[in-house]
Amino acid sequence: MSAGERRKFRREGEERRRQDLIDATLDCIADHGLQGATVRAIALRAGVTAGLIRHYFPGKEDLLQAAYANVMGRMTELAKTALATVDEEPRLRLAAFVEASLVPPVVDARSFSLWASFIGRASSDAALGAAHRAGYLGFRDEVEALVAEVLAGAGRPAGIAELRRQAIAINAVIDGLWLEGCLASEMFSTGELAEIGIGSVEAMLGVKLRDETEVERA
Amino acid sequence: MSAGERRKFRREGEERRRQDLIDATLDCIADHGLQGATVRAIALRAGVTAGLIRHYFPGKEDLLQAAYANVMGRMTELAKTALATVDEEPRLRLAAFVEASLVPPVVDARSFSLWASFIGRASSDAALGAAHRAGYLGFRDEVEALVAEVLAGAGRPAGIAELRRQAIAINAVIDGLWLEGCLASEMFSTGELAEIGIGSVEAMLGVKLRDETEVERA
DNA sequence: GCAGTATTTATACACTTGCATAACAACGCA
DNA sequence: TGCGTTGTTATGCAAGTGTATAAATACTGC
Repeated sequence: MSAGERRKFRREGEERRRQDLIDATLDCIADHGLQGATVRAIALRAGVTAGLIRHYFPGKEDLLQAAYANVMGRMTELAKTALATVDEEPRLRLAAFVEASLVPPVVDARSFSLWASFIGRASSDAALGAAHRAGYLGFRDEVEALVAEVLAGAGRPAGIAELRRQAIAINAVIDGLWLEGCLASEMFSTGELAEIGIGSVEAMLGVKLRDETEVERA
Repeated sequence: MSAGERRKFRREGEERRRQDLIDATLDCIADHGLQGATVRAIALRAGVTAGLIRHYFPGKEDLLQAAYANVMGRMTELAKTALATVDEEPRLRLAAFVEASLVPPVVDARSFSLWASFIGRASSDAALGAAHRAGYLGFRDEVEALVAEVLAGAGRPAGIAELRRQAIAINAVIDGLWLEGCLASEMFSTGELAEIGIGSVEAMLGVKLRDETEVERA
């Protein structure tokens, strides 16, 4: 076998390559955690050689940060889309928001694996921590605004403190159900989590979010 | 400086050493994630040299598993103690359970860091995943039993499906609030999370858990 | 005190890691 | 077509990884 065979390759656009590398990084992390995200493993998955990574990113650290930003971006984007699609009553928009957060692809083992890997490091890494907090607060503010509209629409507007409290609680239910769904998806039937989520929010707010005809009582 | 100085050491009991190594491992993980848990870093923290680890554990993997079991053990132990201390009305016991889950030391950055580090790997590691699921189900069953008692005590016993649903939802609020508290403890005043948690559970169940005099309305 | 044991240290080894550098070749443009 | 640019590969290196092994020393029983 002639050893001097040099690998064939194609030149891809810069944006494309960067995204490919980021995707490969996320694949590695989802499969084997941050430990599995070595430059060589990433390069292998991206179909390039390790050295190329440093041509697009100053160092592995920067690639990881870019990957994290990518994940956060997709998640918030998903949530925003869910909010934007329904432009009707606040009640329905809140319900849609809750539901969107509790069905695939948001509830998904891979997403969770990525989230856990990064979040575990956000505790010790200041930059990651700040990025996460920003995303979280944005999320909660969204919920709070929605809750304000819903309560106002129901004829019982709430004060600042009450709003904050409700937003925190609702956010918590969503997060908790999301967690359970990601960790043990096969324990829940399709739509069950969303159903429970919406029901819980209704109970907490004391407001029906859906039409009465849609509500089932067990 | 004479180079032939050999380090002084003391012989500790086997159990003590194993626990020291496990504690050191958890410290490393809490501080810098699984990546920071190298045999040398662990040994340094435990005040021994790296080789000793392999005298007590067949390999690093086994040490990590032992460490994980240790964490899980402490957590469930904490929860059980919280339940055992209050032996009064179901309502009060549920309230105590919720509160115990939402104040230190359960709500704690270190605990969370450990949880996140291990859980991230539980997705890909079958053994870790099974261990986690067992712990989670035990937790949820506990909640479900408590809810059953509370509802029965309130004069409106619930069916299997309703109980399951409530347990899932309540568990979710607790988890979600726990998450928020661990990730951004400084955003919440003392006891605020517990307050919100208990209030949410009350709303979801439609049952007051505490005496009316303790309830504050915002 | 003294010998025996096994805990603990020290050292070494093979391997992986991220990173640096030079050679190469694919593509754009004349 | 041919040439320069630079995206890409290939190779190498120093530091760090888990593990294996031998030497040393603290403790136990006499």
